[in-house]
Amino acid sequence: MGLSDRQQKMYEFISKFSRDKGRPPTIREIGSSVGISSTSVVNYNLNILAREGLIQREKEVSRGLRVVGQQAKAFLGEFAPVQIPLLGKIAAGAPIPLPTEGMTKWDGEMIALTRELIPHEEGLFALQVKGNSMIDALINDGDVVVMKKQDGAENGDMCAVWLKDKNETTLKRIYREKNRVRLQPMNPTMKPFYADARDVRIQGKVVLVVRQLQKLPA
Amino acid sequence: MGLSDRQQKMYEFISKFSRDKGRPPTIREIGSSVGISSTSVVNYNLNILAREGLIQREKEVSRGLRVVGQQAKAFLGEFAPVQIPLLGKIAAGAPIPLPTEGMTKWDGEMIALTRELIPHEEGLFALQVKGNSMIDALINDGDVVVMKKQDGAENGDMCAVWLKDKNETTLKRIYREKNRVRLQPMNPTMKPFYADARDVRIQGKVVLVVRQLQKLPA
DNA sequence: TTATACCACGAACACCTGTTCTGTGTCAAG
DNA sequence: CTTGACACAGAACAGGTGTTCGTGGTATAA
Repeated sequence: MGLSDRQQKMYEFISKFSRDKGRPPTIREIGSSVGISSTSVVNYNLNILAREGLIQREKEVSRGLRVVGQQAKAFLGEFAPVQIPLLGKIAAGAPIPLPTEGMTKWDGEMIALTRELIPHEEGLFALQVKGNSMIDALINDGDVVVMKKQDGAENGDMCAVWLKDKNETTLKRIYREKNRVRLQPMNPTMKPFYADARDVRIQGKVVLVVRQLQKLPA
Repeated sequence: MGLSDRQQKMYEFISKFSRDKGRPPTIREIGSSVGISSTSVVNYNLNILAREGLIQREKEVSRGLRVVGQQAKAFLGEFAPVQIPLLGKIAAGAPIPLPTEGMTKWDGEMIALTRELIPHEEGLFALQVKGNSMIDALINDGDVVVMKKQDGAENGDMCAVWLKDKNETTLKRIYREKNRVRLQPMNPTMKPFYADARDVRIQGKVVLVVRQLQKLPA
């Protein structure tokens, strides 16, 4: 069901007004902006906009309406940041902290990222890298690594792997080759490393790396 | 001038209410939330909040107030990401595109980041790195670099510098030493590089690096 | 003590605001 | 033509809402 010209104007006005003034308009403000003298007509069309899902109304409350729908999604969906638990620090030689199975809520530190980068937070967690041991993965001291928890990996995925025999964790691109695994450093100028398939355990896939060089003043 | 306990409660309530409901509260709604029976007392304290610059008031308008100021940014910042213009690609051997002086609006691509990472967008712009030429700065093909436009730099800042004699742009930590400049690669295992102070022109300071290894499905 | 801010309370008022009701005109289906 | 749905206008009303006024308590300085 399409919107009439008037309803579209109303919707645009409500959106713009709310954005500019920081509060929704009153019925009469809407009316005078689109050239409607009667409040009942505005009310009538507002109900239609609400029925179409473009706005939400709250009964008997002044300015009790808000824009939803596509534009709201752009605001609340695309713009509402994803919160990802920052589980701790990692360093070579230490196993990385993984989210436990029954963990539903993390009351520790969180990092916020836009949905443009991370559409949803399912199975994701973040770690802050300590030390220079991951330089060959182009990851520096202080970098934050966002990972997705998973056991397996596709060829070429950048993964956190636990090397049983060496007792250390590294971040490498992973390639299965027969019964061995090729671990390719992120840095293309560096040589790959080979390991027995039974000695590598994939802990998760690296999804995003954030390096904050400057804490900007507010 | 500090805020009284009551005023702080009021401010927090206004912020939360506005965020949750999509509209500012009325004087009476504020009053009942913080336990003030008289509207005049709320009005009185609202004027103080306005005087302190924490909120803006509009006279004789229902719900005519809105949160502003630095603290408001921290509150709204959780939901309102910073939009930074993605000016283009950079590669070694090419000058990087800089924001022009008169540029007020950029209608090209933008990247969104949370205010947790970037408090405000002033003077900031982003570039996507093309090729492997910045490997020694721990920056890979496809990485997005957020920079702050500026001519000078503090010692140790990670900067984009234009080397006149070599005709190329690099990202290095910069240290002034008498009449020469030490350009230190981000990678601590690599040797620094020295240049004549007259040959280096600082284009901007690197603030943030984002590497997206996986485009996650929505 | 008095004076003066500051902070608070309650009441009253005028206007704002959403709701509802009656009425009018148009247009297509019956 | 009649009917009904739809879109609109105007008026009236009850309650919401910002503002203002008078009052009083409490601290601090003169």
